[in-house]
Amino acid sequence: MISPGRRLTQQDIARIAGVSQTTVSLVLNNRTDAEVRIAPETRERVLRVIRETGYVADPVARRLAERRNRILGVFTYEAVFPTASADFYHPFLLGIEECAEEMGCDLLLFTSARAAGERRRIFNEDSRVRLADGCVLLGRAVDRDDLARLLAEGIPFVSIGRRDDAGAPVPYVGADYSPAVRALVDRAAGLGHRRMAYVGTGAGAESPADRMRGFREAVAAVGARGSHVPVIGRTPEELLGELSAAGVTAAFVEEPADAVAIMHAAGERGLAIPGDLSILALGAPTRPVRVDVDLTGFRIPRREMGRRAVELLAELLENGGGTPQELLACELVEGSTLAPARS
Amino acid sequence: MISPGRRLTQQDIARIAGVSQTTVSLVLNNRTDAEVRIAPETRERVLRVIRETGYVADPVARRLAERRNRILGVFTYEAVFPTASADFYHPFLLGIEECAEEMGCDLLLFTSARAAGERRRIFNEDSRVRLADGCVLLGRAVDRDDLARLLAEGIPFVSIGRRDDAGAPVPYVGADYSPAVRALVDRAAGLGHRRMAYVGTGAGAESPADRMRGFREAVAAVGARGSHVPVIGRTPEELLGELSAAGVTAAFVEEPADAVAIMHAAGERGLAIPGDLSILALGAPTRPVRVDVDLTGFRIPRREMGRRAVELLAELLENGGGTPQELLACELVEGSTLAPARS
DNA sequence: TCAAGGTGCTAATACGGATTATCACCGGCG
DNA sequence: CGCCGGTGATAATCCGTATTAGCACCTTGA
Repeated sequence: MISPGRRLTQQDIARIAGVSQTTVSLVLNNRTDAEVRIAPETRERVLRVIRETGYVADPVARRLAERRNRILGVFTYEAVFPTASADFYHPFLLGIEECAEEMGCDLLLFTSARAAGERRRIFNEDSRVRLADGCVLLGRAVDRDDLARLLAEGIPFVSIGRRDDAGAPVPYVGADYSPAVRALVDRAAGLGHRRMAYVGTGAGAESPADRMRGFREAVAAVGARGSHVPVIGRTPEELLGELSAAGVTAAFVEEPADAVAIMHAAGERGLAIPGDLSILALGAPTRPVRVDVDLTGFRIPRREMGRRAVELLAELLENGGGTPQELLACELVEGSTLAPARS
Repeated sequence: MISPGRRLTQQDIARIAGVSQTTVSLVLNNRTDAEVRIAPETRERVLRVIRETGYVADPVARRLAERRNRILGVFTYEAVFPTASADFYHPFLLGIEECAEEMGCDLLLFTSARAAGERRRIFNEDSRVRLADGCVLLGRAVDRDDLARLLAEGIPFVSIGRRDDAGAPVPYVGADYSPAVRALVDRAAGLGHRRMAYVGTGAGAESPADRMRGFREAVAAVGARGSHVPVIGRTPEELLGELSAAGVTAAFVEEPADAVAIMHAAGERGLAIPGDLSILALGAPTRPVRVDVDLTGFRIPRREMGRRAVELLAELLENGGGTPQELLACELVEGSTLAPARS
């Protein structure tokens, strides 16, 4: 059947079929241009040899010559299959894989990208980003130098998550947080809430900033009072205390894990949720938590974002130009943690 | 900074530094053999240009020339990031990724491998397996023709899960099911159980066969009576009925999802688990289930298997020869579904 | 003064496939 | 007979890097 030693090349096929390597390549790529003519019988003979030997073109050589290889890179700043954030990344990857599969592309996970320190970097000593035709970036905190360099080097990529800090427009697919948060605030206002708080960082990366912006705008629009309760370095009990002290009746919590923690704290203090305090969760947990209640909030369309990123990347590779930027709508989730405000 | 148009090549670096492409390559690869000599100042000059331009070698060309590229393929017969079997595959992938990361390898997921029909095949019309240095196979039902062809073509690979049906020895890392099942049977026998049953297919692939073998041997060794209750096309209620009718006091269930279903059926019938019937689970769920009890059974060392597969693959790539075959021990899990037999 | 030996670098080539330019051949027509 | 156009194939080149063989230059020693 197949010689176990060296693998077959077009040259071998050519020799067996009694033609030139060029002819094999032409037949293989099914070239039928006016410029290129292969006699049907020759074509058939070559195809037969290919079939009999089971020859397949070396994708590497192909890539070198063709300058494309139908490989899409996936770069994540954290490990792709971690135990901790698995639940958060999984839907994105699911969408990415689905779409890549439909397009007949393979996925290259840049697991080798660990630099000297702890964190992964896209451009480490021997960066391998260029192995892929283009790549999808995943991870909430994308290094801005990496981003700038990707742009500068003209590497086709699409970021999952909005980015704006690279000194030039970045192609992305993001979640449209602002309107989603606004919708939640509107709903709370409709239920009589007048004192609301944004619990979370509200800054640092684009996504918290977007949520915070949506919150501020909406609170202003409905004429309610909105405060900001930072979480860094505070215990759930302290957060809860702060909320109570400020007379807040609806807390918009950036991170569901924090929302859950606050709810537990409330339970221990004898506070009813949502009777005494409504809790709105702004997204999906990025830390592992056991969520045993139906949090009212919204769903980040993670799977769709993954799919769309790959689609946009494909378009980028096909047509070249442009900087696609899209925000996908978040779907509101009716939970059980929002109730009318105490009168 | 960097010209956005074409990417830099060693030729460009050479031109800028006023040396030959060869020299750039030598400097880049830090060659300091006796055969190769570069003046320190020349080396420094080249390195400076590389630093200033941010040049990185094209991994594709490198692979073509070097015949290796530090890419490990991962082939799965099912989608890698599915919702359904995610929980089953995840630990394997976690181990694979960890190990690849440590070795500085990237992971290529063959998502494009969908053939005409439904199922994935390794060798489809334009197989891309050869892009990677070698590959890891994942999935319970590996196509035996694919396996044979991998062997015939001399493609380095390691299967996760024992395989024996390819007409030649297959390199694998498997779970050592037989002794694990034997240990459970011994334990049940020690608690007075005399009528036991193996609930599952017990055949089809290697892993159920191994479990079944362990069961039969152990039952014979302890002088108990063991029967086989096939599950295909039967409801949990029917299975339970069959077990009761046969006077079975300890059921060894291949698939934890089935174990859970049987327990629910028992609950509805008023049977106590493990009071009236002990349930032993032989592995991890391959179907999504909500497991709300601590099943007595064993843990398949999935993460370790993933790691080990990559390690063995690396050795295979390094040294060439050999057909590594390893079985990793399963750890017994003390649960709450095994109790002394009713007297 | 000239071979010997060492030093520093480069030309040429391989890797496998895609593409461009060209070539040999044959029949028909002036 | 000789030119032309169409047909079927191929030689040559390119993609970007690694490696091998070897060349030019300089010292040193006899």
